[in-house]
Amino acid sequence: MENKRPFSEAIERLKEVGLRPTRQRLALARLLFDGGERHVTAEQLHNEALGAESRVSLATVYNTLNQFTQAGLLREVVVEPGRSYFDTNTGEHHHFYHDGSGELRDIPREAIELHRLPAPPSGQAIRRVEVIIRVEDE
Amino acid sequence: MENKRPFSEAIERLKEVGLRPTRQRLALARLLFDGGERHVTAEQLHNEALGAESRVSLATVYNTLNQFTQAGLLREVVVEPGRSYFDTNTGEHHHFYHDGSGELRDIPREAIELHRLPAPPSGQAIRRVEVIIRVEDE
DNA sequence: AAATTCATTAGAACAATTCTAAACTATTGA
DNA sequence: TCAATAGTTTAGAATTGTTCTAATGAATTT
Repeated sequence: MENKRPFSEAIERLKEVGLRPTRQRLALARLLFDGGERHVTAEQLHNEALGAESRVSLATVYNTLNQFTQAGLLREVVVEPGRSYFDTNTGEHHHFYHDGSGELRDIPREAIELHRLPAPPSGQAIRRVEVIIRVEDE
Repeated sequence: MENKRPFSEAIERLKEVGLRPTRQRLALARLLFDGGERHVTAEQLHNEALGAESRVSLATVYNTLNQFTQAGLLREVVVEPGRSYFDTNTGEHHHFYHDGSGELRDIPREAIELHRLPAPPSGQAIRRVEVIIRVEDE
């Protein structure tokens, strides 16, 4: 079978970016990367980790999320002060954000056509274009 | 002369939205609205207020900025965790953001053409579309 | 296997933001 | 006009989100 066990897959991803597969990192990596795309806050992930097997401090969750982000395994999305999400989808794409519930939802890159982007101030280059569509209940 | 003194203008704007022109609010309103468009953090505005005449606590600066935002006098722009700006330009427009320096720069609405916006999840309506172009030094 | 070096963890510290009780201002009734 | 009352505003204290750093643990060299 080509199908790798999730466990080994998480290890693989960590090794690829040069992060040692420690107990804590591995537990978080499995929660994040096994089973589809996710948007999580540090707090949420921490609770999940506690709910499962692993004794991990919230600080370690933050550290790990930041390392993963820096390594390109995650992308951080800031939607309001004191609420940032980590998105397992690292490709170019956009988001719906619902203020009331805090729900964040992906929009594929092709779903929005951006024309006529303005040139950045001289000496600067565009790193990424982020669109957030803020929605509310009708 | 048609030209109102900045002082009365700030009072006017406060009255229009039903906020009493208290000493603190007035001082902050003048700093914000006299003389062109601005992007400020709460911290920055607090320092400016201290530098001028007014004894205002940082908490009051936050309260006031939130009230102004709710009243439609300001718009909040969140660019990274722990860094949100208040923008005196409340019309629809977009932003360049430079990570290194924290500089935020307006992009007029017409400078970006957005085609084919996806429909929001049913039961929800689009409240605002925000584009942030993240730039870095070349 | 012991010693040394480098990486990782999480408690403690810090910073941004909000909450609430106290202070102030306006309004009402005498 | 002046108290009494009701409503509003303010800012110190508390809370929450995030980062820092000293202690711990793992890997490597001899």
